[in-house]
Amino acid sequence: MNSKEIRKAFLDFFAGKDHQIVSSAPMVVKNDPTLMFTNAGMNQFKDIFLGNQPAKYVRIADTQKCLRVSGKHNDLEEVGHDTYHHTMFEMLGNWSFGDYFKEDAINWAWELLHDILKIPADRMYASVFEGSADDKLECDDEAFNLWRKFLPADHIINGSKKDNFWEMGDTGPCGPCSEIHVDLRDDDERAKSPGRDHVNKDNPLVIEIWNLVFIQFNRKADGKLEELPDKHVDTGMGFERLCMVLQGTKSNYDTDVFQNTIIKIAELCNKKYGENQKSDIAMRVIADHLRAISFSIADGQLPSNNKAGYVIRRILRRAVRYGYTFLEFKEPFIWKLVETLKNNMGDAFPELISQQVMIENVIREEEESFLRTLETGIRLLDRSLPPTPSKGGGVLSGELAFTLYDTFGFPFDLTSLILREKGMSVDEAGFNTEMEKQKERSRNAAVQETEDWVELKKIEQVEFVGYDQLEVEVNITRYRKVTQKNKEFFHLVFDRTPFYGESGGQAGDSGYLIADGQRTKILDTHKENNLIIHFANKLPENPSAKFAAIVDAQKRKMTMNNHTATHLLDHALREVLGTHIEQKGSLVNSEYLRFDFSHFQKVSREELDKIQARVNELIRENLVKEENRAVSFDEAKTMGAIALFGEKYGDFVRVIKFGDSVELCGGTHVPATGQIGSMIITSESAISAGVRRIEAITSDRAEEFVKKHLDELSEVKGILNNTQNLKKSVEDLLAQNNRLQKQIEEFERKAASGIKQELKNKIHVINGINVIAEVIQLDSAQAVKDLAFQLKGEVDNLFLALGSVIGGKPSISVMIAENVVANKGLNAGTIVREAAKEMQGGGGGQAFYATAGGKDVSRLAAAVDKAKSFVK
RNA sequence: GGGGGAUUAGCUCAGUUGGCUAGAGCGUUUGACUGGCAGUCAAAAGGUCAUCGGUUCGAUUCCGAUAUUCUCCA
Repeated sequence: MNSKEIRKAFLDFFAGKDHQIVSSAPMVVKNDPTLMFTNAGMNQFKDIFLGNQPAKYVRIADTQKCLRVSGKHNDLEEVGHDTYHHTMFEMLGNWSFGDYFKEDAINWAWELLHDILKIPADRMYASVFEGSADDKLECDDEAFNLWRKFLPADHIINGSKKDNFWEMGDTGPCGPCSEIHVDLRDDDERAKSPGRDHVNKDNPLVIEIWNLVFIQFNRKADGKLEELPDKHVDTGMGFERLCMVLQGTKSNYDTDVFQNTIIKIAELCNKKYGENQKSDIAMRVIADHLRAISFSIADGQLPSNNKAGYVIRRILRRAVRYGYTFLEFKEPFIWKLVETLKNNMGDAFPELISQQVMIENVIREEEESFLRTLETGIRLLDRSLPPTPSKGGGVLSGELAFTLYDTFGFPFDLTSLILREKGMSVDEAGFNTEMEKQKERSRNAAVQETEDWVELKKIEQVEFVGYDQLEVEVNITRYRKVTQKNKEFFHLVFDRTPFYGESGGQAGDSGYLIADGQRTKILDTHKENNLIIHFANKLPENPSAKFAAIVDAQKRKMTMNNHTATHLLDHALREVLGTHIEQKGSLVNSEYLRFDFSHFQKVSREELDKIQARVNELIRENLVKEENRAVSFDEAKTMGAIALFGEKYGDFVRVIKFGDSVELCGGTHVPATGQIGSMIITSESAISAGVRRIEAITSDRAEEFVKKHLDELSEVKGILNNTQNLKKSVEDLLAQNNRLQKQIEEFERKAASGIKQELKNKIHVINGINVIAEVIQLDSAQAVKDLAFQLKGEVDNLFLALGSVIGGKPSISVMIAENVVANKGLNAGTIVREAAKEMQGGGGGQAFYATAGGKDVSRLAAAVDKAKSFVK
């Protein structure tokens, strides 16, 4: 079976067991502060497990794109070195939400693996939870007995809490789990030792392929377990591993999931896979990382310098690094592999097809930029090494290696590789110490203590009423205290709320609660999964009271103006630039709006003018908002809606329509576009390959902006006696200024040359040195300098000391011909410093030319005399 | 969110106890050589040293803030 058939077999099997097949959620997670990427199949159902949202179907199955870069078994730096770890992988899963439990889950797992996919029973092992004294839990006999129907007792293994008790986090839903392992070793190996001795022992050929989790408890912050009213099943089977088992290979990378890419890489670097351990690792790293990067970019997550974008950048750079070091790629190459990946996986994930060009461009740009970083790093490293390494090899300090890494992004392993080539080494322990310090700093800064929710009132789901109302009566349903950096504040959740929680690029609302005359300020509102969380710096005296919740209406109104303007801008962009425009990000708050979109060149001034004019036209048309809060996804598409990217959609979506602009959007909008007043584009810039950013302001801000500029203009006009043609007046003025400037220079030049002649006449010779020491009338440091250098060129054996008053302050310059410096041991720097003391100043410079300033103008002549006195 | 850097000519970058007439390479322009292309040589233009404030006789250089950007950690 090829991988496409395997995927299909899984989904078809569970569809046959009354499961609803749903599509994979985006790999990049929004609205969950604890998670940047989907790292398990259950992520998109988290709200159901947490009880924040009812389940739409009680049985679901899917394949989910996941990304893991850290965790107990998963360190990014290990990926590629073995044959079965990945950054991005597919997780096949089936779920029961309060429906079937252990029995069906185990029976079906067996049916699929053994009866349908024909994995031999003698190669399979199951593990069950052995119990835990800490948590007062017994062994999971139920699971054991279910497995006994299919497997002999010596193929069932008791697993510890570490392996067989699954927890979502420190707190939350959890329960025992049962893993299915497959022994893929050759028969002679299997004869030597039974497979059960290798389960969970990191043997690459005895692997876990499916984990069946039975969620039956909730872990509280104090560590205690509480039985859940509804029990759930959550399973996850590694797709790539399943392919390896069914295709009879010894490595995930030998399956058709990866081989096409690896063949392409081998072709590009002109090496064969399977001939050299180091280049094999590099090829695996690249084949793996290519998937992670491409899927992230397709999901709209571009590489950047923090958060999720930074993780993507790091993965990409790791791939480049391996290619650079072990496959001798010195030019961008990863982008060329996207085509192969698309051919391989585009069927199951069509976003790879529609986004191919985008993905290629972004990857190429990133590769180029990282190769530049490497070049800079190599230069810096070269410079910090001694020119000839001492015999027996020098050692580069860990601090220096860390600076290269931390500040300049130069990978540590490259540092040590380059040093090895030079017969040197690097202090790795020192490097690690520095790294620990850095981590410590970050941890301390990020530490946040979150207490348990205090639940006041049980509700099924929070109701958001802020589309229609800005003031409403609410109850607090739960609250918790959060402490960060010695500052404490509270998270409040209401039964219903007029406050918009930050999401979809729109900033959260602020405002206040009021009860019994007591006000509680709401500083900000965030959306966490399906909860709308209000941030307050104190808890109301009586949290159980009925509150009036009041949104800051002015701020909200400005935000709405900007949000609707964003839709109009999106629409205008498509009209003016073409329908290839796709949203890549958006920020809307009460101050301004920011819109990132795909477009492959700079938007010209003329195009911007057109776009802005079009938006303002739409504003003046006073288009009335047409809002539909429950449209099926398909219906919305036929309406021509633009799907805002990265949102997590239910089966029903909200559609916002202004004239021909139709978008899926959860944000708040003006009743009619006229309210926006006007929009002004304030900037257009590039944020990444193929992505441009437009920033704009609307309504009051736009008006202020125009007023400020008009005021400025009229002020300038006023200064120019209210000229009729401002542009010409300024041009004339500049031209005149230019002319005068030149005249002054000419004049100064003449004056200086006059002074120069005079000075030449005043030369007196002391011991063969031509000495000039005078106070002159020049008031520019530059002019004095020029004069001094000219005289040096024209008079041999010169000793020059010039006093002048510059900007009201006395200044002295000393110039000594180089040969005089050498022969007489004179130093202009020391002379000038001594001389400046006469006028309460100081100075310095080089041996042949130095300057000094002072405070006491009346002592200028004395200072010049002092300087002269050094000539003997 | 926290730490460390960077910002100097159109581009890539040098520039240390604070005073070096602020430089290099590439690019641009001009001239010479050649039958033309290309090239070689010569010369020139091009700088608010990111912005604002402070210390100082004097700041590209030191200090602080801001902006932009890179990088590492969370």
